[in-house]
Amino acid sequence: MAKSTTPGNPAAVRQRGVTMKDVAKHAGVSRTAVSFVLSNRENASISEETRTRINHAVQELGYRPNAGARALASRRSDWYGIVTEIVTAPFAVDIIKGAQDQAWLDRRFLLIAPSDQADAVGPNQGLEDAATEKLLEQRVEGLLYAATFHRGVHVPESANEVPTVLINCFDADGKLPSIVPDERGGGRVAVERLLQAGHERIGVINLDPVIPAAVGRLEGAREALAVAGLELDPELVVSGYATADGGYDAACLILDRYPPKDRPTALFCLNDRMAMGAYDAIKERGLTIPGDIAVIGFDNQELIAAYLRPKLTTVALPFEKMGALGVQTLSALTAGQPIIADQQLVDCPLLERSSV
Amino acid sequence: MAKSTTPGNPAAVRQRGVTMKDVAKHAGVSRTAVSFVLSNRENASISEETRTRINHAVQELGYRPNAGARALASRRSDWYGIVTEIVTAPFAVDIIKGAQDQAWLDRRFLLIAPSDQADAVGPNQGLEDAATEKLLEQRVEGLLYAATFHRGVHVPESANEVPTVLINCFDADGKLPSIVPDERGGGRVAVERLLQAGHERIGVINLDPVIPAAVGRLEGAREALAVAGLELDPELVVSGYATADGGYDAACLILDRYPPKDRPTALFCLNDRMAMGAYDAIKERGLTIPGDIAVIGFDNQELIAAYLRPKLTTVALPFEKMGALGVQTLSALTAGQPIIADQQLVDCPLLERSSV
DNA sequence: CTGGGCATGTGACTTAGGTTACCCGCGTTA
DNA sequence: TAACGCGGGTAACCTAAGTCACATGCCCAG
Repeated sequence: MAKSTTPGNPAAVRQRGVTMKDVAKHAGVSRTAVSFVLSNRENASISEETRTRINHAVQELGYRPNAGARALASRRSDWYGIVTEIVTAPFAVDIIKGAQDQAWLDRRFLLIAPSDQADAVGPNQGLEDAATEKLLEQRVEGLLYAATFHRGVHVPESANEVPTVLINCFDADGKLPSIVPDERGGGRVAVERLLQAGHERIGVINLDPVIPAAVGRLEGAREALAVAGLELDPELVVSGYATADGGYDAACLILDRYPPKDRPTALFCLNDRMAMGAYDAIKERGLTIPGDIAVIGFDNQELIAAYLRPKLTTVALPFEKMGALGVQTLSALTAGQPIIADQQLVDCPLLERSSV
Repeated sequence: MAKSTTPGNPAAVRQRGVTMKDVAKHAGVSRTAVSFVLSNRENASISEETRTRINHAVQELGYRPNAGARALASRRSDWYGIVTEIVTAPFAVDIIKGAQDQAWLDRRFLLIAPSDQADAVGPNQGLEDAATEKLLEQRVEGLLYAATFHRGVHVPESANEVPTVLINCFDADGKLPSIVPDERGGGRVAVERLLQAGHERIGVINLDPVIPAAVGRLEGAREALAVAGLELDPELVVSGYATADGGYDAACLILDRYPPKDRPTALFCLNDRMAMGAYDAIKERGLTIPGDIAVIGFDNQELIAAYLRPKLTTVALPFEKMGALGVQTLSALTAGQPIIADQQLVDCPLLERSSV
């Protein structure tokens, strides 16, 4: 008697791996014919009858193509690799979602490799390199690099071997195409919204002033003010740590610096965490949002923005869209098509809630 | 003249794919020898000199093994697949992190497939099936299913073809091993902490009472009280929507129901979002945290817990650990080892911050 | 001087499937 | 009547590896 590890389990009866050979035998044709039918070759001439016989055999045997073997023989893996620190930082996980959805549409698989470093520059570049190396071993057809916050990065050299696109970051050496948020546009719409609500004296709670996000958003704010014939009062711009505490401290500074009549009537917080702190500072002083002070944030961190009371009006970072666009750009590159621009800006839309 | 797409780029000179054959030729040995050296076979007898010659050739040619071909020939893919809605719900992204880190340690690759459904039960099971199918085509050696919240799920049939482990969920049919948080233990430590701080009259802001999280956490709370000779007052348990607003409403109810002296001195919120709402209700009434009312949460949603003011003491869901344990369990299963238990409970540790 | 053993490798076969060149029989056409 | 085309299909080779049985060559013992 033959041994059976799982008697009575029909899945165990079916051999470990049903191959094309088995299907061919079952259908009484050559393996080549099966291959032609399954890969739906246009110039192959197989009669309708044989075709259905083969398809039946596929069904009956529960044949499942072996993606690895297929990739080997066809020299196309249908895989893209994405290297990201996002796995460690849930903040921008939407990039992955966007990329994966788009990849799924393009019938491609996304291989996600973790990069444990916040910064790809510097001596400890080993980890990205390992991730990139691993991905190339899998013969990915293209590479994506995604960062948790908008900045310049250095990408391992071996990335040059396949088409590569950067998401939410840009190549410090200026060679690779990238997808980044339109920070300036975001800053503009935020301040436009405040102006539209009648606020002319606007305090800004700024991030570290050198990072691209701060530079762009502030520039946008200035543009919006300029259109209204106003200028940004440098005294009303306070930088702080990019945390709730930082926002609290900065808000206190701004709010306490002036007598009530000179006090700004709106705060533009350059991220939602700082807005969270600003809320506390405002409430502590017995002021209401948006009655006494309107607040607008940036980033649209769902957990914060949607749950603050009142809900925070903020500008969203288009992570999902950037992810999708990254894959689209990569598809174009791997297909040999020219890409539109080296750096693509993606809109940061205003999310109207209740704090303005 | 030969055309060159990227003239002057040394990477372009190197042929598209360096294979073992090239390495062998370069080193003046057979392909077999190269294979033996690279796969570090113990029983292979290759002289030290040949070995270094081969390694040199590998370096010089920049040889990179083709993972697909290797998998095909060796019949081992070194891949695990994970099906998860997490890509769409950043909440529990740490499961992926834990799993991926562990997979990396085990020298395995994690293939992440998206499942767009909140619930694997029901007629629309197509998506998980597609994801599972795709993963099996890649010949993953094992499957993981991860859910965003602790619950029972149905897994597609084909998952039975390879070892499978469920993370943060359990098999509604009771056949597959699973890794879930020890909700009861978490509820216990939360209430123990409150008791230790001298609180005896504790309000509970409950979730939907039928979900496993609510059942377990409440049970744990009762246990802790019982040890102290106390009982849970049913009047002090209020269920609400699992949002900040729900928490606010529930907290208002509890706080306003009693005169100040009978009012509970502590609130156990069964998730952090509700705790966020409770904070507002408490502050609105001019009460202080933790002075007048202590608050303890559950879930440790970083963005909330670490940024609330005062920072929220809460019980953490051990996502990362569950992910790692899932992979460990899968490794054991694929190696044919017996597993410890069908359902493994993972501790939910208390995270001491400033709200108690 | 012959055979056994050991150290070093190697040819040939496998894995699962893609691809090309060609075969066979039959009807058309120059 | 030979050549050609065409529908229908197949043998044989290719992809990039792993693996096993066997082939050298050399030393030493019998």
